[in-house]
Amino acid sequence: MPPRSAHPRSTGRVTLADVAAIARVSPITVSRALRGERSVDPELVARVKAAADRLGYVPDPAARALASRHSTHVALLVPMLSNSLFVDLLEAVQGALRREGYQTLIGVTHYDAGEEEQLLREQLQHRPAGLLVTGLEQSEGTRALIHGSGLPCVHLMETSAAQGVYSVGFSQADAGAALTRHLLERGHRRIAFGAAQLDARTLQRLAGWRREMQAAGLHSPTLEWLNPAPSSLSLGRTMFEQMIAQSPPLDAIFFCNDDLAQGALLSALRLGISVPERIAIAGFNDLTGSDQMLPPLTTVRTPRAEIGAAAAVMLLGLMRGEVPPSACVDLGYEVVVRQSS
Amino acid sequence: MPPRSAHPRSTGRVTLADVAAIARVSPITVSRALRGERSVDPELVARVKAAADRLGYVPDPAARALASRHSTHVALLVPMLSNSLFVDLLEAVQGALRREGYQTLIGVTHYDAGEEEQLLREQLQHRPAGLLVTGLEQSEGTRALIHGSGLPCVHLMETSAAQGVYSVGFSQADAGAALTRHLLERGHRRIAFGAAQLDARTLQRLAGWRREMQAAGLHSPTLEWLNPAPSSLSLGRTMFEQMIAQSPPLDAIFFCNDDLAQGALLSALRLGISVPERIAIAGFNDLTGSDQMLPPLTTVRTPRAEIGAAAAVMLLGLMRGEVPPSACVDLGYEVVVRQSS
DNA sequence: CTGAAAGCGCTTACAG
DNA sequence: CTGAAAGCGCTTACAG
Repeated sequence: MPPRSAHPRSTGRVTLADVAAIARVSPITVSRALRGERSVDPELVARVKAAADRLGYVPDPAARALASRHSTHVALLVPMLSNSLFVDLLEAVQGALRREGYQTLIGVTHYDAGEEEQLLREQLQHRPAGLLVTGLEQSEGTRALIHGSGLPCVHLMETSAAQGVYSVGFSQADAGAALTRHLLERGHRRIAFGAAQLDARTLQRLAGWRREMQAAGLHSPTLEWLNPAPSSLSLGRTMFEQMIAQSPPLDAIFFCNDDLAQGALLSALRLGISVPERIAIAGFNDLTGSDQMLPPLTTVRTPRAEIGAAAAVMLLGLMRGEVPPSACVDLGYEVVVRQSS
Repeated sequence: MPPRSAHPRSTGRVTLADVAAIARVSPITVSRALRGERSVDPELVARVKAAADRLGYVPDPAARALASRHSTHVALLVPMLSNSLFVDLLEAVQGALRREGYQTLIGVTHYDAGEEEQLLREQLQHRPAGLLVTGLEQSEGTRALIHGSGLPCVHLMETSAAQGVYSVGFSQADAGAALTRHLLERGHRRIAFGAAQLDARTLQRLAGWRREMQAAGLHSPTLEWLNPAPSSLSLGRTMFEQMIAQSPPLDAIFFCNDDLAQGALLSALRLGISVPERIAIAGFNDLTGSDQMLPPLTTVRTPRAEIGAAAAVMLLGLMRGEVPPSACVDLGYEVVVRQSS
C-alpha cells in the first residue's frame, strides 16, 4: 500500500485529516469527538470513533501540545529513588496516569531545593499538563514557577489545610507522635530520636516525638541525634554505635526511617546487644526487609502507593477543570508493632 | 513590559522569531545557529547566541518535535525499580541525558514482555529520539517496533556481538562462573544455585554456574533451585529454609541476587546456622546493605551506574548520526569476597 | 552561507 | 451543533 499522501514531508502517520475523510466530517469535528467534548452529535461521534479505530489513529502528542499549549506529560518531583518509599509512590502515580494517557516526567531532586527548581524549570519547558510535587516546602523560585505556570499541582506525602493548596498524604507529626506513644506505653522512658537527611518530613516526625516526650515530661535535647547525612543502613549502624554508648543509657531509639533502624538492628546483633530487652528499636515507613529483621522491626506503615494513586486521580480531575471534593486528602498511617520494641 | 506580540494566541513565550528580530537574521538562521549546524557564518552564530541569551530563549520541544519528527525524549525500559540495581541504572542514564537536554521517558515492564511491548508502543507515540532497553531478549512485537521505528537503540546490562546491535553491559554468564570458581576455590563442593524471577540475565548466571560445576564434575540438577516468583528478602528466607534441609547437605548457595542472599543470611541467623562454617552464602549485584549483613555478604559488584552512563553516551552519539567506536561495550564485574563465603 | 515558503498535526477562536 | 481559517513554534526541502 502506498503512503496515503504524496506530500514530501508526510510522516506516514495516520492523521486527523485521514480520519475526517473516512468519517466524512471536518478535522475539527474529529478532534472534538475524540477528546470527548460534548456538543458533538452522538451519531457523528460514533462515526468518528469507528473511523479512528479502523485506521488505528493515535493523536500526535507534539502537535497536540503545540496547538493546545499543554502536553500529555505530568511532571513528578521526588527526592530520591534509593529510598524505596519513593519507588512505590512513583509506580503508583505512573500507573494511574498512564491509564489516562499521560506520561510521567520524573525529576529526582536529591533533597536539593536548587536542583528541584532547576528540574521543574526543565520539565515546564515540556509544557506538562499538571504537577506532582513531594512535600510542601519549596524554594521561593520553585513556588514562583509553580504559581507562574498556572498548572494544577498536587503535593504528596504531607497534608496542608492552606487555601488553594492541593495535597494527599498524612500527618507526619501525628505518625511520629503515635509511634512515640507506643514506645511510652511499652514502658520506655529514655527514648531517643535518631534522624538522618533532616528533610521536612523527618523534622515533622521529630516534632511529633518531641510533643509526646514533652507531654510525658521526658524530653531532653540530649535525646535528639540529628545527622544531616543521607539515610542508609550503614549510617544507622554508625549512629547506633554512638547512641548505645550514651549515658545514662537509652531505653529505646525511634529512627526516622527504616533503613537506619535496620542498620541499627544488624549492629546490635553484631555487638550482642539484645533487642528489645537491652534497648528497643523502631523505624518508620515499613520498608522492604523490616519484617525480616532479627527481631522484626516495629515501624509505621505509610500508604505511599495509595497516596500516589489518589494524588494522580486528584490531578487528573484538576486537569479536566473539576473541583476536587476535598483539597486535602489524609490517608493516615498505621503503627506496626513487631518484636523490636 | 507588554507581550511582544499582540497575536490572540501568543503564549508569551520567547520564540525563534523574537531572537531573529534582535539578531537581524532570518528565523531559519537562528535555528541552524542554535543547533550548531556548521555552514553558518561564525559571526552570525555569535550574534544569534547573544540575542538568544539576552532574551532567555528556550526552544519549544513540542514545536521542534512536530517539525523534525523527533522529540528530545529518550525512552528507557527497565524491568523493575524495586530492585535498586535499576534505580542506579536509571539515575545514571537520566543524569547523562539531562546534561545534553534530553528527557528520559521511563517505562517499567515488571518483567513482562507484553507490557514491555505496550509501553514501548506508547513511548514511540512521543517520537523519542532514541531507545534504551534492558537486556537483549524482547518479544517479536517489541523487536519489530524497535526496528520499525528506525531509531537508534542501545541494550543495557548484557553484551551482544550481533551485527547492528548496540549494547553496554558485561557477561552475566562469565560473572556467574567467576563467583562459582571462587566458591570452588574455597573448597566448597555441593554448591547450589538459588534463583528467583528467572529472567534472561538470571538464567545466564545460572549457565555460568553450570559451566563451572560441570567442569569440576560437581554438577547435579538437584542443586538447581529455580523459583519464578519475584526476588525478595522474604523469598530468600523461604528458599533458604528449604535448601538447608536438603540431603546430602549443601556446602554453599549462590543466590542470583543479593536480596535473596540477604534473606537467607537473616534466616540463618534466626535458625542459628553458622555462615560460612555450616554453609557458605553468596549473592549477586552488591546491593545496599550487603556489606552490613552478618556476616557481610560475598557477592559480585556490577557496574550499573557506569553502564547507564556509557549507554547514554553511546546513544547520544548515535542520535547525532555518529558511528560508535565499538558497538559492544563490556564494562566487566568484580567478585567481592566478604565473610559469608 | 542564507532565506522565503511550506509544512509538521493538531486546537483555538470566531462564525454561523 | 459544525466548519473554514488561522495559528502554535519550529525544521525541512528547495533555491540562490
